[in-house]
Amino acid sequence: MNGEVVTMHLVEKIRKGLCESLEEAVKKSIASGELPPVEIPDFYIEVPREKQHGDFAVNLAMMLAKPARNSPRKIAEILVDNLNTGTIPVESVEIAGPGFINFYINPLWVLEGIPAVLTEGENYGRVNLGKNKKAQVEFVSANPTGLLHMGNARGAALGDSLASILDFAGYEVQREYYINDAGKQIENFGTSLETRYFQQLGWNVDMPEDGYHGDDIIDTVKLFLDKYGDKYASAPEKDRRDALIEFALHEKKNAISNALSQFRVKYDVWFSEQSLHDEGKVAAVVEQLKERGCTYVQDGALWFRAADFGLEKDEVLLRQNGIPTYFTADAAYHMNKFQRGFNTVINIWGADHHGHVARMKSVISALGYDSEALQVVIMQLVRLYRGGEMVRMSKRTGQFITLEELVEEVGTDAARYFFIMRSADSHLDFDLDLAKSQTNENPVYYIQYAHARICSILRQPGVTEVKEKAEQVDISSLLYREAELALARRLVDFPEEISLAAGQMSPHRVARYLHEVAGLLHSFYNAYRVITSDSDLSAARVKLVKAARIVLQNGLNILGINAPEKM
RNA sequence: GCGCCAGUAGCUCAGUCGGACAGAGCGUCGGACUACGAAUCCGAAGGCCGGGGGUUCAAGUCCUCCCUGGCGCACCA
Repeated sequence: MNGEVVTMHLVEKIRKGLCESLEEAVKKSIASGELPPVEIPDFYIEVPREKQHGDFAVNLAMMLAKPARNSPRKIAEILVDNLNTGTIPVESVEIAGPGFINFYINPLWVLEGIPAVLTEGENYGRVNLGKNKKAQVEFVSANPTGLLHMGNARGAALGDSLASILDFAGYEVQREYYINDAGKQIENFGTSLETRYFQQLGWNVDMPEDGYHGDDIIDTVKLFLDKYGDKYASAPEKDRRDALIEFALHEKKNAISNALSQFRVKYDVWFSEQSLHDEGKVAAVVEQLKERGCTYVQDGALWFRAADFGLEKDEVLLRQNGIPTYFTADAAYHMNKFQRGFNTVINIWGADHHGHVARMKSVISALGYDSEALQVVIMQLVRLYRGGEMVRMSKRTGQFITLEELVEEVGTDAARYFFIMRSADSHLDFDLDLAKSQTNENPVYYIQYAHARICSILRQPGVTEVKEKAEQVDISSLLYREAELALARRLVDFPEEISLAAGQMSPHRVARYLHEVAGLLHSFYNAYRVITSDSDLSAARVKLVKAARIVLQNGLNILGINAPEKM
């Protein structure tokens, strides 16, 4: 939970200051007649890729070119003449290229951000983008009829990290798992369990073609036999199946929950689909849609007029036999989410469900809610590689790696990093050998090593006195070398990186950012010693690496990856 | 056929509201350990951003038409 007071961070402060100064400059220029009366366009202040283009650059003059009917460079000159940057330590301003205004800030400015890192500690990086609005992230939600696979694992890593990012960004976040414990697949599950039950009792029965063929349910049935023996063999079919289903669902849910907790994923809520049916919520959503005139009957089924909401075709709500479809239950589920007061509802879905997004949004609109409040992150599928060969994942051939096996084989840290380092909408090639390898080919250790390295420095003999001294030294008079400032520069970006990752719902941004911070730390480390004979300098550098450690720690924590003190 | 995602260095991928000379990791080649951890660092080579057309001061990014790969288009979930 984010209960801390979040202050404005350095980069944000400078951006805001420059922005206001520029707006003032436009107003002054208009007042003096140098510019015609124009509205201030929606310009932005960017950090140039090239260092030689300054610390911040502004495209305002180019955007004014057309409305002010003048050349961008001329407008830039006028603006610069009328510019007063006030308290911001601007060293120089230049007009460059097609009309950019580039700002050069005193190179030591970044050091002003370091004390905040140290005092905020584990809260450094928190921002108030969410303004305590309630957000829910629903992810994995795999059928409780089997074990979790690589695709689910990707969803778990993405969903959990995204939830942590949103929490850091100032949302009140809840993690939820939707248990599909109702409907036809559960009936099918019951039949499959019954078949395995009979087989275990030595009867000659065949598994239905569309049954659950996985070996895991054989184990489940064996557990059932341990508990109840053959007492259900002669029971009425319904009783037998119900008993098997209830037992198996409970067992599977626990297995899934355990695997996820090994993967460091913990849910706030496990939501049962069946409960929606039991409590009449599914029937209620059908009634609401009827009342709103969004339904009609055809061929004995009840349809939702999805086409009225821009979709290609309508959707069945109640089948000919009167049983609601999955879509109807899901509509009820989403309505329930909004009724629970969430302002933002995020679902992490596999690419094979993307067709469901528009349907869900349409029914949300039909029910009178804002469909924009539903955000769906679609993740592309995972391809598994082992020994340079693609491993075809299929339950039938047994080429199926479960989340538990993945954790066992490559470990949670590496697995999570590999899932998070790519954007969700890119196919993921998961190289098991690479994830396992403890070499420099493996990017996970690069970041963890940076953290361990800092810890190692802070463990050095004599560092205690340096740390005490660090309370007093003024780093801005001691740190000025390129590698020092480059590291500090990136550290003060952390809050903004959190905002961006939250806004774009992109955990991979955090992974890449941390990799960069680790790189800057390593470069600094190789260029200069932290502990030197100069105690003031040592103290200042201890402060810098401590700040780096905080950023690495917080970032890794968000991604659910350990920050080891030794490796 | 229609829709969604992807196509960027040898490989795997970033690229913010359209901005300046297109970035990283790995791999390749050449260097750096008698002081804090070499799982590291420094340097080099490597590009028709899938292709054509368009929009504009400016396009990897926006529009359009193609090509390739993945995934959808059920009274399944």
